[in-house]
Amino acid sequence: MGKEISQAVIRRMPRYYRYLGELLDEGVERISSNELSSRMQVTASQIRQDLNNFGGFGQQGYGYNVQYLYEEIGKILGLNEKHNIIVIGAGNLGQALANYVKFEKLGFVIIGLFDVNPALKGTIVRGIEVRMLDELADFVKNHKVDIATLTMPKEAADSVADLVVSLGIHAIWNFAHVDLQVLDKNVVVENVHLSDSLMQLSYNIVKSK
Amino acid sequence: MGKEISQAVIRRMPRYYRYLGELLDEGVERISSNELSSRMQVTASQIRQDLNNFGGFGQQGYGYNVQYLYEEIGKILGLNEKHNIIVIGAGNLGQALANYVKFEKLGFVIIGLFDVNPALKGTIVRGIEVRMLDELADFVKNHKVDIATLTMPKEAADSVADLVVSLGIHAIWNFAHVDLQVLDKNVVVENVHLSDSLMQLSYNIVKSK
DNA sequence: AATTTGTCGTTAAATTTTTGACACATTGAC
DNA sequence: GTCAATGTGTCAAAAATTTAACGACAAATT
Repeated sequence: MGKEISQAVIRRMPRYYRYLGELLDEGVERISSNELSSRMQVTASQIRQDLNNFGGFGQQGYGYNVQYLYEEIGKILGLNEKHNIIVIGAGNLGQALANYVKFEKLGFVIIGLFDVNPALKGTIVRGIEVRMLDELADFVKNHKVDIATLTMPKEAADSVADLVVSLGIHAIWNFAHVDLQVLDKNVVVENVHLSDSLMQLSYNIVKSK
Repeated sequence: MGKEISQAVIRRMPRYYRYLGELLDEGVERISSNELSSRMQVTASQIRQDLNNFGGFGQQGYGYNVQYLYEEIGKILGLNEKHNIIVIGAGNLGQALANYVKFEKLGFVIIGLFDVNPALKGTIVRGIEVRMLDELADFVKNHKVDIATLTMPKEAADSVADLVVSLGIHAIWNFAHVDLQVLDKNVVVENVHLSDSLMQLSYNIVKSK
């Protein structure tokens, strides 16, 4: 295994991908680290250094080929493969995520929606039927599930996390406001803590006054 | 003005706040950096250093008083004041946010919901009526609005951002998948890029294989 | 063909962030 | 009241991250 790439770098990669995509849409064929630097408001040095963690995608005197770099970053981020997602917690947030079309363009396809509330059973959200959580084991046997999204209240999150891990799902996109206690080191967890984000905003509001 | 506190520290504060809140619920009266350290999986040194950026909240030989520290961090994060929020873009995500009760416990109250789609006009979400975007100027005159949440497609985000800034709103919680071009340096922007989060997860999935 | 310009990949320096160490204030046991 | 144990605040060291510098080479120009 090569040297570990820091999370600081990883956090920046989706942003590069986004900007490269925009350049592609604009029909730009090539771009230098300097030009990209001024668009993105980061140093050119950082761009070159970040990209070089993964390989030499550019060429001296030319710059980077937009199309090629876009595809390569896509591969780095795993976007060349399709990812099947289930959402557990079919409340407002869960349904909103299920309705979010943009994810599919990136290869993330929501294939299942689960809840414990019987009142939701059978509800259809963008063609996806809400199933009861106790049907999950069966579902996982018959479908390839790559990512489990957790949008239930925090009290239930840990036990649901245990459940999905026990069913062999190795990636969790966690919206519940807790740090999941997942022991299995092969399981990757990505947190989206909206409250934390709001609090950061609030801090910056106070500070700016 | 005192020395600037790094964003790395700020990002950790909401997490401290959350853990302190849990301790409070558990009835724990005091806690040492060491004990908190093992709960939170960060070094005790970092906890002490982080907190000391804002003042000496602890006491040698005693530790930190949970209640007091909780309140102090709350103040740092601006949670002692109520923040009125409007959501622009009353689609699935906007409605999900409006329905999210937890924010109110932190002092964030959603008081308005706006869209450009006439079909949504008058829809009631948790007691909040969806208004048309052209009513926003009037609304802002009659209500104190602290934060504008942007959940519309990225194409529209920049012009809406310009609008809210022109109406005197100084904080934006941005869910649109763009980096907003806000020139006014007094305006604070906090981004929630769900796609970026998914891509980070995807990267870690590929890496872990 | 020779020269100049542009720009990457990479090494080095600067800066920031995190961790470790310890003096000393407070606590709690006896 | 004495004294070992606890545990902060702070300073210093170590590690990580970011920025700058530069050699090398491609492309453009003369």
